Amino acid sequence: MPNLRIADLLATPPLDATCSVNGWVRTRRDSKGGFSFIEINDGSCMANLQVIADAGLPNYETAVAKLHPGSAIRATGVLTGSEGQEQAVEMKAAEIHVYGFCDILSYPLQKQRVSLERLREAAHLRVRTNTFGAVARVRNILSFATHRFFQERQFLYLNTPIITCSDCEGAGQMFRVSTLDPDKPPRDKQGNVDYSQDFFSEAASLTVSGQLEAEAYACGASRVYTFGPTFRAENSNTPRHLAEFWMVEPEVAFCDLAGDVDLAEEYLKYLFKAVLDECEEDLAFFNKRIDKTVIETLSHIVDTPFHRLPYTEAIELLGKADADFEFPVSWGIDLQTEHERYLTETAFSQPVAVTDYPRTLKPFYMRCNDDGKTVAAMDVLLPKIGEIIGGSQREERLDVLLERMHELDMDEDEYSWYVDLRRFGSVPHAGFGLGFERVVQFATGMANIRDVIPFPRTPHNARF
RNA sequence: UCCGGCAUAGCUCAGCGGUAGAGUAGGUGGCUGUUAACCACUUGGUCGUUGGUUCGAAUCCAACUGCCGGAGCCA
Repeated sequence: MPNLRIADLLATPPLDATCSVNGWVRTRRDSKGGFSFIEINDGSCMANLQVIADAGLPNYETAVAKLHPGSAIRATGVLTGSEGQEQAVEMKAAEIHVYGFCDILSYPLQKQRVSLERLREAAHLRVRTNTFGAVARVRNILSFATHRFFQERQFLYLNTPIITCSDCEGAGQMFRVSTLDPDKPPRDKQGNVDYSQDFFSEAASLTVSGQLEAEAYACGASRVYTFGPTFRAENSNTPRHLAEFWMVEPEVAFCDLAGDVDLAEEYLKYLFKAVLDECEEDLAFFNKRIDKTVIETLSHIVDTPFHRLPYTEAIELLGKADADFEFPVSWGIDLQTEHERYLTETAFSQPVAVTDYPRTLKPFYMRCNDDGKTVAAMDVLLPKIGEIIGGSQREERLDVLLERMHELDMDEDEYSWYVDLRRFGSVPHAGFGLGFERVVQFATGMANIRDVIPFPRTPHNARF
């Protein structure tokens, strides 16, 4: 007798066949007509399976009547058409096996609505709710679509190190990795902590980006991408930031900035199309309960070309804008949230790729443009959540790169291996980084990034 | 980190100086191919923590902790 996933069972119901279904009870409604309705969910899809448990079952009084939301059971029986209006098929149970009861008084998930904030405190159980089950499935589809997109284009999947001694200049505060005694670390003659005695013989941290290593592999394997965890010790307390998040970073040799923007656009559209095509039921739920515009927004993005806009033109446009900005606009400023939202929501209502930022705003590795003032950078901005992709063409000219590093007073020795890439067969190359959770946020309409990663890490919170 | 708000029953919230409330969940009984089931009764709380003001504090004040919204930093 087959064990069936509820998703498969509902997709092609094997009517009048006997089968088993495992899952967790969502609700039980008793009928004194001599049976109970039990709805079970196994996480395979949004829908529950309604199981009819007759009072004649040998364990009806001892077990079935004590089932509450959260209990884990196996129901075995015959699938039939349902007499009720809310579901097409249901199971007439011949046997209900209880794997584990659930004490409803202490169970955090209630039958009535539980707030997203409360569910964050029960992150180990929240996947059992409609919302978080759907988020988990959409996230899974987006992960798989990411690999499919790059694999179909002959990109090499690259695993870059989590522990690193280089800091990808300017990407953010880093978490220190050390085995030294935190209470009394060894000191050098100046009184500073002596990391030469540490595990790696130098100060090590969790990575803030795999980009530099990805560049190394791109300069040999031609097209690579990373997809892994990234760590930022910034004290950022917003619905768009995590201390630990997942980043997708493609890096392409023989590619310029225009090719980089094209790749970003193609990739984002591929992701959103995958969700629209493969998560219909979950998306309908988000569209109804979370954000009534999410399907429309995703469809619009899939069908609309991204707007490409050089920074200098963006500044001119914002300067002429009929809007009351808190931060005044002038050439050289970094775009603020309000400016980004104006561009994506008011000026264009479509994704905008802003290119060629002032060099003073951007890190050392971005390629200097001929105007001497800007670099070949690009940020892809989406309505509502802002920057989702940041990328650039990399500086492949040895002399220009070194000059830039000196300008920023960087330690050349520390980056010698990175500079080597410009010594030994340097090529034009470009890449970008995409915040994976922000894509999940955008695709689901979830307002808080803490609700699109199973166990969020944020300032003051590394529970679970 | 800055600005603002919030913290009361398992959950969602009301009460805003004078003995702690509702809905819902749980329990008991009734009724029913039900589906946010329904009807009656009922269990359940040191009002986030610490200090202060007051005859008296859930209520006013301060600090702390956590959460939420906005901003900065960024993906």
